[in-house]
Amino acid sequence: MSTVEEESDTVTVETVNSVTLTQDTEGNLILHCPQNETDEIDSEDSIEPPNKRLCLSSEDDQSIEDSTPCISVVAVPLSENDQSFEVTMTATTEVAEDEITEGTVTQIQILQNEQLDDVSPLGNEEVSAVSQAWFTTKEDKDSLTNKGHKWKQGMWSKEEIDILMSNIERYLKARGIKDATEIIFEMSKDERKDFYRTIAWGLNRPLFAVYRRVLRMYDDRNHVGKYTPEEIEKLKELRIKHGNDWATIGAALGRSASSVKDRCRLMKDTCNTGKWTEEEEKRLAEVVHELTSTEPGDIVTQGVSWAAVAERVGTRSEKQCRSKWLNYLNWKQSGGTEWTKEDEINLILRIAELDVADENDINWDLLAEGWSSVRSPQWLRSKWWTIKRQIANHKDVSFPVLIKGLKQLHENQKNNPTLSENKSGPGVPNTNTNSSVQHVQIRVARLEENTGISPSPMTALQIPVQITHVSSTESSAASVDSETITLNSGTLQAFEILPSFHLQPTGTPGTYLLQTSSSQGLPLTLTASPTVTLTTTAAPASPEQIIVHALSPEHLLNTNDNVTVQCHTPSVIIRTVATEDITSSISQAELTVDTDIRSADLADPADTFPDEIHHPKLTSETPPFSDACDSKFSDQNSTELIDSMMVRTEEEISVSDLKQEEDSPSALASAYVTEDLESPTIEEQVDQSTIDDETILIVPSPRGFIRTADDIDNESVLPLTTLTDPILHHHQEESHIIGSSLDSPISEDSKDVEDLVSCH
DNA sequence: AAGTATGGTAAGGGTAATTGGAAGCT
DNA sequence: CAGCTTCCAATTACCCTTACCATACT
Repeated sequence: MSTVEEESDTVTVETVNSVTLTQDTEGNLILHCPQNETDEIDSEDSIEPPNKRLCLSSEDDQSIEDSTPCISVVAVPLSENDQSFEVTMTATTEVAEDEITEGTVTQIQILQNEQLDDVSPLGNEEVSAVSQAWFTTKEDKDSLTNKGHKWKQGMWSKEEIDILMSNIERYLKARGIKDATEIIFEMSKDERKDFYRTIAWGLNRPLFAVYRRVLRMYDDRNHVGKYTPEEIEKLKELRIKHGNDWATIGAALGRSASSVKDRCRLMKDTCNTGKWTEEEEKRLAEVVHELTSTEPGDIVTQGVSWAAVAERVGTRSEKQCRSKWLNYLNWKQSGGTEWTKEDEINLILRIAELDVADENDINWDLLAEGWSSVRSPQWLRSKWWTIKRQIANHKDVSFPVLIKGLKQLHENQKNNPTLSENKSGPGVPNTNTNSSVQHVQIRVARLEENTGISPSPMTALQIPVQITHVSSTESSAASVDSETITLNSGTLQAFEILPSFHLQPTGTPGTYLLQTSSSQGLPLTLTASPTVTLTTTAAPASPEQIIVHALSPEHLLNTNDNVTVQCHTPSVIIRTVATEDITSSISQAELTVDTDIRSADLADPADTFPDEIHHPKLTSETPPFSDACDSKFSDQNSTELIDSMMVRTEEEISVSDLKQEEDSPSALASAYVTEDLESPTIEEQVDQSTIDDETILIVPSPRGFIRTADDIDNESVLPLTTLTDPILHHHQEESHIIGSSLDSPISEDSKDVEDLVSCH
């Protein structure tokens, strides 16, 4: 941004719609966006709430920092040396006292160059400085982190992969390329210029991390699976012949370089297998203590060079040494006690107390500290995994919901220990009142004030939306037309939400896909006026899909019940409440639309509300659909197809549940947790909301909902197209399962599901 | 020629899920 | 004792970071 003079204290660059760009002494661009048009811009005003300041780092033109979660900015460098840039900003400020006005949403477009790239991000998606350079060193990371940049590392979350896949898809579409592998493996560096930078949009990971992830995803020599004895033999030969030239060895074996490298690590000729002898254990302990300068009895869980240890132990590989030490020997040596059922409950409670929104935020070291029956932080974490699997759909529910589910589960176990003896197949939808596509209409109510108690900058727009059923759903033979739900703005004063939705069950009980016509763009577009546009800031799993969680589907069958839709994106939160009685109606029935975008630190809705757990026996589960089926499940499809899919998915549920019971004997029953947002009073919500910066307020809508008699417009609903992790494509060619599509392709569960729901 | 950006590799710490042996139960 | 279930140590395919190197570009 060298267009701005660096010396000046504050320079107004441009003002659009009462938003001012200024630059401070450090060269950072500060963006001020007052709440409404009447506000005077005063960059010197220190009272200016921080949420209205947007810092565009001037370190380089690509470094844009969004200092507040409620403002999203994209700065698109149009060419290497071009100082011009486009800023598209969507700012959601506090909801006005009485109503949502145009002033609450502001879009800025500073367009200094006409050459807009086709594949510019979603209009207002965050571009993290982190994702736009090839940082590799710890210093890079520390430096950026210190400047307030988010730097994500560790395992990629589903959300991140979704964003990545969506970015890739957009890139491909924009360039008319069919297959990403063309770019990745065939194009020259020059030809694929900016590919990685482009697809890194919205991710807080350095380019090199994105690059590696993409290579792995699309490398069909990766994820080949278990090595056969023949392969092992050949690998040994190749190793002798080529040494550490993993690329050559990999090519000869048809495996990725890292795969053969990893496999070689596991097969030392001198390695024993099976049970450790006392002598080996003794040697391991000695070596570990020696190399870490610790005493026998000390707890050592980090800072061990396992390669060096293995070298000294002689008869075991580094992995074996590490596993033995962390999972047994250290604990044994330091006088650990046995893990009990109480410990298990304790663990759940302690994790719950941490009050973290994401599992990745758990500090296992801290949690394990001073806990004598915990063998190591790593061990505790794996223990947590086994506990987690007591919840059958643990992968599909938010972390806070999962915790509450587990707490409930264990409470129920205490109170009703006979529950586990119900072997009738908890997932079998016996009553199956919900075994069909839900027929709903979503209506948008006029937007009411919020309470005015907007406690944090995260307060975003809230638009009451009502979904009411247009028909009861006794069987799967329901007419296709009614599967499409229509949103109509009616007399809504300000906002219109997607002209059409298509609601479909997914592979996850209680979870639906909200499909929108792609012509509507990304999942949600709210338009208040030509000058005020609010769009979502990040991509969901696919541009045409929003995941919908529904609770207790039997409620949905009651036409009279109000159902709410909640959409949230980094810049939009829509939560609705029922018309008449805000304190009671939501708990009766509710539908949650959750685009599941975390990039802007939105509060998980589950944080804000009490959750419920439904034991399978008591809950009629919504039969899931495979996404593969969905893709065929156009509006014109016969009901026969639906029927057959139903049967299959019911099987899936029961199989999955029975399997779960077998696998988790400690669980009294495998449970499905449903994301259930009860309806606290406004006061309660505010209380809860004020805990964090992340705030979602409920907007009551006492005036009721707008009626629409619109017929469903099938033409506007496109077939589902799903972005699937290519890893999966390699192994689950026939099945793309929403909700679990990113799980390990070799998992048994996935295979089961694949078998059962495959539409081929 | 030096500095920088980008692409690439090896090493190794780690995770998540499966496997299989032993103990327990009927 | 057979035939299972259950438990959990061991194993392993895969993931990710870090450090470092190569090359093209500025």
